[in-house]
Amino acid sequence: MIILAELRARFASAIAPLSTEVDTLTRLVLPAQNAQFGDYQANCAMPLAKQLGRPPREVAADILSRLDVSDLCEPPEIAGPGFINLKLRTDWLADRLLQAVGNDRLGVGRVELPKRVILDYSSPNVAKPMHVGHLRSSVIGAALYHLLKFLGHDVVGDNHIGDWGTQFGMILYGYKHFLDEQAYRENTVAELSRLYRLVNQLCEYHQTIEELPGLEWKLAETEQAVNDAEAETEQNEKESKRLLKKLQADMSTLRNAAASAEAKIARFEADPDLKALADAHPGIVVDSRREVALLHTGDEENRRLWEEFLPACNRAMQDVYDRLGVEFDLTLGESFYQPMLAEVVRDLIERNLAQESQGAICVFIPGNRAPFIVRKQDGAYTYATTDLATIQYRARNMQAEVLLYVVDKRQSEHFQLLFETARLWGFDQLEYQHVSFGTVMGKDNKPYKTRSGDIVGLGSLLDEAVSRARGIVDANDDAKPNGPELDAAERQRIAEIVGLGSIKYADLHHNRDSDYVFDWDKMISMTGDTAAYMQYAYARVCGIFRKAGHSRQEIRDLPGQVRLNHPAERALGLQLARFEDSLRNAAAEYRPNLLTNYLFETANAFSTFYDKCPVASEESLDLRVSRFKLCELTASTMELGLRLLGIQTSERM
RNA sequence: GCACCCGUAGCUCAGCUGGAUAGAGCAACGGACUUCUAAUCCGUAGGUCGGUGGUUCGAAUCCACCCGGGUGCGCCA
Repeated sequence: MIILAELRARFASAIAPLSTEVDTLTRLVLPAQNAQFGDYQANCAMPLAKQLGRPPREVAADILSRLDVSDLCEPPEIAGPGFINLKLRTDWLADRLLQAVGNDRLGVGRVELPKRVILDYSSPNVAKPMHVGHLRSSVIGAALYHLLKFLGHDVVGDNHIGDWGTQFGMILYGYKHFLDEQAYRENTVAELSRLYRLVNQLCEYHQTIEELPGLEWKLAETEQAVNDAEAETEQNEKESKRLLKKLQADMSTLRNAAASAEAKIARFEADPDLKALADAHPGIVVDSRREVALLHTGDEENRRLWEEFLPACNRAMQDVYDRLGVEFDLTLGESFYQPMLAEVVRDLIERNLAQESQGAICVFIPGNRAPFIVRKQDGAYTYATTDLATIQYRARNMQAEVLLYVVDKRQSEHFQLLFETARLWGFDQLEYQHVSFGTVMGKDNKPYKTRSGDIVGLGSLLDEAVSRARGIVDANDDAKPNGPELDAAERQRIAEIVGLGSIKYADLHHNRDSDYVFDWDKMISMTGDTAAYMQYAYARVCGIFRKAGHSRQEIRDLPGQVRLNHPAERALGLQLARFEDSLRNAAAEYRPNLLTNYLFETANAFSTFYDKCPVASEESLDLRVSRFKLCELTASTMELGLRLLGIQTSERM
């Protein structure tokens, strides 16, 4: 049921005779900010009054005289400077809730205009270990996938994996020089991953050594500049102070960079075996790059190895997805688009969109200084080229209407250029959206890493979540008034659900654009706004049914009405009735946190209800049935809402 | 130098296209388990929404400037 849209429609016809900007005005019909003002409020009388040059309260009265909401609302009231406060009729609300109980979509409709949406999420680099960043893209992407699909869109989930990039150069180099054959036979992926890390480490070492002198030179230069500027600061106050500050900031950045480069080198050289390897492979950076180039130009050996590596890598990736419950309809990686790249560049040139610049082929977008490079000097294509080919493919072969990219916000400039180029290229009928998200930070407010500075692997992250959740499940079950109810296997099953749910919920409940601090203690906590809280609310509802000896289906089928006399009942009922509004809001802006907020409020409303209103022990049959039905709708709403977020529930906890 | 983002309670964060007294969770304090799981509930305290100006009936929200923090601008993806 869509309450908001219904109210807006009613207001639209009331406002139409007074203004031409009906849409803008009806959008000012909103859920009440404060329960004391009712359930909904319309703020449209004030701006309309300005347009008409009449007193706002008089305009409000005018709107009310044309407004017909008597079937769903109590008589509206005008308050303050011209707010119109609306309170839903409790009998209307109760009737709607009764219809939602037992409806398999809980009364949620489908969108009027379904769109073909290609949702691009997760997109890890094959053969590189997955980390928290991939978690965000996967979790947010999966949530949007379920949500949009549930609302009736035609959604295709596509994992645009990086299976053609630089990391394969490193792996190929590693395979040719450092392979442990036995390890490769026993656990291919682990060995490839070791090779990647090893070569990457060696490359970074050489690169750091190479960069350090330049860094130090630049630092010395900046230090000198700071000294000079300090001497001059007294004259010419404002401008030179600004300059000085800037220089000091630069200096501090350079100092940190130089220090961390030195530390990196020292750490590396502390390991004599690594140092020996590095000395034995001085050209490793260039040589790894050549291995990729060979792969790209069709070298037989490298192509064969690539084909040998890939299945194992994909299987390892799939294990993580299975565990997370993340699914895709397609996995079309970068390699899939390789055959199309030459044609893409040729076409861009033919249409005068791309031109040569310093040997590279670039698209220059007016208003953007940075060129969008589609072919490098050395003739290699870039991810820009691949992304354009992907858009072309999705538009032509997949009938895409909406393209969503769930990708780190640091790539926003890339997407801006990409979308602009695609539009100029002729794909201007599509809707493009970079569904960006912020960085996962550690407690030190820097990107989340282990203490030694390594990226945290996804597998160990999930293991830790489950083991922490197990502690909570054990503690709770042990503390039950009538003794423990769960055996070890059941506890473990619940710990998986709570642990994985917690990690996903923590991610989803932040505004996706914000960076957020990864904090185990908050995520898997006994209290507060966590997955566990919602899962617990769900388990408590199920407990009521179980103890009363009713199945969910029996409760749906019970003859009877929904009553909302107690404030806690009405608050819960209103909250449940807003489910579809919340789904639509979340989908409209691709913001799962709007749905987590809703579910938290729902769990909250239920917990209050649970505290104040006996269900199974309620003496009045009429009331007991009503409360059973409210409980059933709560359970279904929580279950479905969480499921759309990719979070599971358990009937017992 | 260019571009983008952020600054809200002690901490972590919400705040939808400008709306009434700025909200949650944690932490603090005080209450509530003989009654459906206290992973809960009820209450108290805590904020010049970074600063200054402007736009207007009305600004955390829009605009300008300033202060402070971050990120991107590598022919890496």
